[in-house]
Amino acid sequence: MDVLDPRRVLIFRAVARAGSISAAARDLGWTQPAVSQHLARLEREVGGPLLLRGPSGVRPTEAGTALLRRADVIAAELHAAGEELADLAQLRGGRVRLVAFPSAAATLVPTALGDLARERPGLEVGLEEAEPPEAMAAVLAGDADLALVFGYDGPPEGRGVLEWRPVLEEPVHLVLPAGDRAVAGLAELSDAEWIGGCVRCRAHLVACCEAAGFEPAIRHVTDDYVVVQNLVAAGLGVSVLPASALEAHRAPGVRSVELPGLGRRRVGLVFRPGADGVPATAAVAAALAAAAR
Amino acid sequence: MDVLDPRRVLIFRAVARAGSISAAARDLGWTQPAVSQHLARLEREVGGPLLLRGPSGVRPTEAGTALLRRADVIAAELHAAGEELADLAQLRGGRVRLVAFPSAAATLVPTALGDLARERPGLEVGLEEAEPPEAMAAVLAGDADLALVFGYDGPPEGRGVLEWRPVLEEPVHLVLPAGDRAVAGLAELSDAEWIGGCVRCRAHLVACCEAAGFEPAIRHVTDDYVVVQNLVAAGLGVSVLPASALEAHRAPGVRSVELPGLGRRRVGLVFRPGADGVPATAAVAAALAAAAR
DNA sequence: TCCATGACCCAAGCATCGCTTATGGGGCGT
DNA sequence: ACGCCCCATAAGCGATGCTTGGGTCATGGA
Repeated sequence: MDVLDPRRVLIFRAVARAGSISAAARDLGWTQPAVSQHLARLEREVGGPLLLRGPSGVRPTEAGTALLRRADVIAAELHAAGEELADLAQLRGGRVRLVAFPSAAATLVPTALGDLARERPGLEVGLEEAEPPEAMAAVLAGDADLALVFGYDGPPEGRGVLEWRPVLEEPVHLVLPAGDRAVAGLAELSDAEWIGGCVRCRAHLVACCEAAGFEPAIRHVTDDYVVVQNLVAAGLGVSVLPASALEAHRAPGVRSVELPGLGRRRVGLVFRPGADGVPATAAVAAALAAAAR
Repeated sequence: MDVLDPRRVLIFRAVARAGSISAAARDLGWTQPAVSQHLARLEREVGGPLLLRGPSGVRPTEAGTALLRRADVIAAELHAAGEELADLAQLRGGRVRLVAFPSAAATLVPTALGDLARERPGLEVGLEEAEPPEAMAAVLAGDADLALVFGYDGPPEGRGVLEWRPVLEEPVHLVLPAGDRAVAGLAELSDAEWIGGCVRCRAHLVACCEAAGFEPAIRHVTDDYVVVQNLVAAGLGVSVLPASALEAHRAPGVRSVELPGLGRRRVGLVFRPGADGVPATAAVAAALAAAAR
């Protein structure tokens, strides 16, 4: 005997509880011989009878009562698992670990999670802030389920295998003090002093300026878009910010202008392949996509 | 979805524990697609992925870890059930409730149970004394597994369905004071005073005497064969006793003679149909049969 | 760069498992 | 004595489920 077939154990339980093979067969929607055969086979594997057949039903032997106790546990556990999984599938429960870059965490994420909390009270979403590379690493390592990241030219190239789902694409604006003269092209600012953002943002700024024929003089560096705007308003330099950062906060004393030469920023989600099949993760992704438009 | 198929749950567990579908397939002695198909079907029933497939194996989702916990309980319970039933099948455990009539309980049963306790230390046998009708009723009611009973002409007729297994057949002896004259037939004792045993024994005595042409005068009644012999030795009457009662105890001052007219007593076991398939019960039955010869 | 390896999935074939139908025995009630 | 309700067995056939033989993708070494 290899090991007990759990299906037969449950069939045995149905018989023991129903009190007769025929009654169990009716309960199971089968015919009587089907149940009888399963039982006979189980008893052969076990090495002795589990039920004594009487004229009016069956009565468990000592082995039968022992097995019945175990079978009850198994059935209960199986039922509980079904409930638990149904809860997860129907979004009555579940936990999603979301990582997002700071400006998204300030704008897009709160509205999305607000909607979600209202519609799916059982769903827990844990938010952590991180820049795209760290965010993707967290997903890859299994420390997060979903990462909201951005890239300036196409999706951010990730080591390893992660799926990408675009959420939002936006222009990058030039940010100037409110009183400055009109600017038509990036080249006009070759002598300006610049305020740089995060590492990748600075790299993009440098690339755009080089395409326009100069190397920008970066004096100040901050990845906080409120600080950027305040520095610009104070006349300490010019900068670039994606449209959503300007929507989230607009300091008095700054002016923004969309320049094609600054390219566009693509925001999207990355996750482990197949994770979009997980209901909870899919729901969070959908809520973020909905909040983006 | 009806309910989770426990087999698939265990297959899922094998995969989660092995860390990859292929490894689980090797463990199970199957090919990889077989396991893959089971898993896919389980996930379809569950309504979402349980494992995220990566390039080097799988990693459980939230639903997967939830199911894994349940699956571990199920597997443990199944394994424990297997052990438990194997113990019962191989007589390392088990309990048998035996009912026996008094004179057997005094002779045959102790030797049988002694042998059994030596050979099968795990086997517990509970003994209770009862006259055949009560003993059979106990078996029928499920209060006992095995009854050692006797009948004077064939097996005792039992209401209900019980199986009969003969154990021993013995002559019934006439019991006389040691000094009495020789007796060749029952009819010579038509004027004697009689000592009667249990209800059924008295009925048998009366039937035998009637066949010999007289009705016995029963003066004393006891179902204790030691008391019977002492009364006979004291000259207070004559009696009949089965051979085994005389083997168990022989009072000085009594003489016994085998008379064909007294018939024979049949000792045997009764049990619920199929109960002889239960290893523990069969072992007790076998030990009793062995002790009888 | 290219191949070898190991993971997984998909499609198709076929054997086996397992359910059904059909039949028969046995006990119990009317 | 008949009918009903237990159960077991045998035979047949359909569906489940395992295998074989493809193919994709990512990783690691030559």
